[in-house]
Amino acid sequence: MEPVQGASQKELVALAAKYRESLRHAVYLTRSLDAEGDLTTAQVSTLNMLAEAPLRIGGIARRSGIKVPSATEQVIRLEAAGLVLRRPDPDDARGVLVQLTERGAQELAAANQRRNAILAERLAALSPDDRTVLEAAVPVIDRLNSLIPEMTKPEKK
Amino acid sequence: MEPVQGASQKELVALAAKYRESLRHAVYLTRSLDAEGDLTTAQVSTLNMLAEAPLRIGGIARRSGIKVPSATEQVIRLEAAGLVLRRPDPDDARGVLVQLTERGAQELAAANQRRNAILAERLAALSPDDRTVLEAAVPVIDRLNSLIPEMTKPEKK
DNA sequence: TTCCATAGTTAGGTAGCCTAACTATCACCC
DNA sequence: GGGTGATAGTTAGGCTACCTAACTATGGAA
Repeated sequence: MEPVQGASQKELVALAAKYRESLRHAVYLTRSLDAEGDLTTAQVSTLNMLAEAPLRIGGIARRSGIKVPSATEQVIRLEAAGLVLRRPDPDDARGVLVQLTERGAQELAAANQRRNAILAERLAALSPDDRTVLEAAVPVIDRLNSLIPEMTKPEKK
Repeated sequence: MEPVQGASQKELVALAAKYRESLRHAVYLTRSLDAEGDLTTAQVSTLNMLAEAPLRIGGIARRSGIKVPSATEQVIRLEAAGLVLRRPDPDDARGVLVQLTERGAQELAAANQRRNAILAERLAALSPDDRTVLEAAVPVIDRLNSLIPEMTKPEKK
C-alpha cells in the first residue's frame, strides 16, 4: 500500500507533467514582472550573477546554461548600456573578466526591488498556508535545478 | 512574536526574491529538457493548449500572455510544420480557429513524453520528502500564476 | 618551438517577442 | 439597407536572445 521506498515511475511522470505545466505558466509570471524601459529578464539574470562576483564569459555562459557566443553577445549589450565593464583576466590573457559598473549595480538593485515588490504583492494574496508551502518548496526547486547537466561542470581549476 | 495574521512586507519581499531566483534557474531546467530536432518549448506550450480544444488566435495569445501578432507568427510556424491547421471560425468569419493535426497530436505526445521522462528521472533523485513538498507546491504555484493580470481576462462572450 | 587546447569574437541564421499600420468582418442603428 | 465604430487577424519592421561554424589569440606542454 505504502511504498515507503519512493514513488512509482507513473507517479514521477505525473508529477513531472504537472510541474512542467506550472513552470510553463510561471514563465509568464516572470514576464509579467517586466516593465517598460526596464532591463530584460535575461539581463537581470546575468547582472545578478555578476553582483556576487566578477565572472569570465565562459562562467556566465555555463551558469546561464547558454553557449559562449550568446554570453559574449549579452555582455556586449550590457557593456554598451554601461552596466558592466570588460577587462582582460590578469591570470590568463585569453580570458575576459566581466564586472558590474556602479551604474549596473544601481540599476540591478532598482530592477530587483521593483520586481520583488510586484511579486510580493501577489504573494500577499495567497493564504499563509500557501506561502508556507511555497517557502518550503523553494529549496526543493533549487535542488532539482542543481541536477541540470552542463550547469554542474567544474569551474576550471 | 508570531504574526498569526500573515507575513510582514519584509518577509514577502524576501520570499519573492528567493522564488524569482529559483524560477530563473528553472527556466534553464525547462531548456535542458529540449532536444535536437524536437519542438521548441514555446511550441510545446502552444500545442498543449490546442490539445484541450481548438482555439482562436486571440485565445492563444491571451493564454500565452503574448500579443496577437506573436500568436499569429507562432501559428504560422506550426502550420508550416504541419502540426496545426487554420480554418475560419464558423461563428465569426473574422476569427480563425486553430486545431491540432493528427501529426501535431502525435509529435506533441512524443515531446511531452520525452520531456516528462527526463524530468521524472531527476525527480527520482530527490528525497521522497522533497517530492512531497514539490507535489504540494504545484497547486500553490498555479494559484500564484493565476494572479497574473491580463491572463485572467474573460474569454469573449 | 612547434602544436594542440582553450577563451572569446565574428558571421550568419532562427525563434519569439514587440508596436504600428492595414484589411476584413461584425454589430448596431438611423 | 448603408454607414460607422469595434473587433480579429495579418503584415511590416525591429529587437533580444539563442544557436552553429569558422576564425583569432593566448597558453601550455612535448
